[in-house]
Amino acid sequence: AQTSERIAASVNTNPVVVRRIMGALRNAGMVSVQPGVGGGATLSRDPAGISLLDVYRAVEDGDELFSLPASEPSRSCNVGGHIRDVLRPIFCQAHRAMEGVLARVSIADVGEQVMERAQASGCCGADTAAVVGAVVRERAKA
Amino acid sequence: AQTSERIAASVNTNPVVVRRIMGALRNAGMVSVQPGVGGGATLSRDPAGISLLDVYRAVEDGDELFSLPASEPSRSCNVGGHIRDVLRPIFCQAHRAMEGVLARVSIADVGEQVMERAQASGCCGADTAAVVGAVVRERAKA
DNA sequence: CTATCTGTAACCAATGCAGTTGCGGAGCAT
DNA sequence: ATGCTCCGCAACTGCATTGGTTACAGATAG
Repeated sequence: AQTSERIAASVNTNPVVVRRIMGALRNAGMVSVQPGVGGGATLSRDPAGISLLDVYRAVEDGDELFSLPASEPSRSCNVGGHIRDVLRPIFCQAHRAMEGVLARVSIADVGEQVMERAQASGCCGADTAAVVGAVVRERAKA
Repeated sequence: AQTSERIAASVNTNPVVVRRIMGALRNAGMVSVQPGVGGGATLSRDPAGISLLDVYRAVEDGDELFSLPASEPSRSCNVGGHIRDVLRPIFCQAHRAMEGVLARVSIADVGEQVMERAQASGCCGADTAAVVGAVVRERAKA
């Protein structure tokens, strides 16, 4: 069980930010959180059964990788009127391709690789998921 | 040759925004732009030889799909200290998977599909590229 | 009952981006 | 040459997003 404060220190951020992420992970049923003394977050499922895609999906805002302009383009132009319908399936496919890669890596895999690099074995797998969530959350641009 | 004003009207945006995108496309050697009366943008290469990936790369800011926290995480925690090195190659792979899909679709393909949907055939392929650039540029979140 | 931790709301500051305006310059037409 | 059209670029604005921070209520163990 790791407290939000410890995890926050690990990635140089604020405990509240970590708690926000943990909330999403908790809603997705990946971690269970305990208030009170000695509380904190723990993985509630087998880390081998949680993929990066699961974390990604739990943490993302639910919007598309590429956003088509919401505003209805002009009907006067043939291109503007149909381009979105043409592009959307292509973008969806690209998005799924990316998710496919994420789906093939589990939290256990990540934890294992981290352990290889760190000679010490002091860290349990629980915070690995948390940190992964925090890092994934750090989305960039497009 | 399409003027920035016409293209802007087609996607409900501002001419200057279109010109900014055109500048990127021009730097990448995909379109040539003519000032003056009857000027505008034209594809300078075969649309079948320009992929969505080319447009995407020309237009994007050059940053990663997933951004790892720039700040050096704590060395005190084994996870925080190594998580980035573990995650980076995975994210790169995911990014490339997405780009792979984009690479398989050409401007000519999307132009063709647009024409299928629009009964009319009045639009040339030039603005197709422009609109694609504009739309791709509309990146959302992650 | 107290100390510890989470959950959540509210707020602030920084950031980024589309949109806009205002030039200067380039090319075509007359 | 003159004027019209159109791009290039710089500067500014306004809006939205987001991480960080503070504050406080609720839950839990000792």
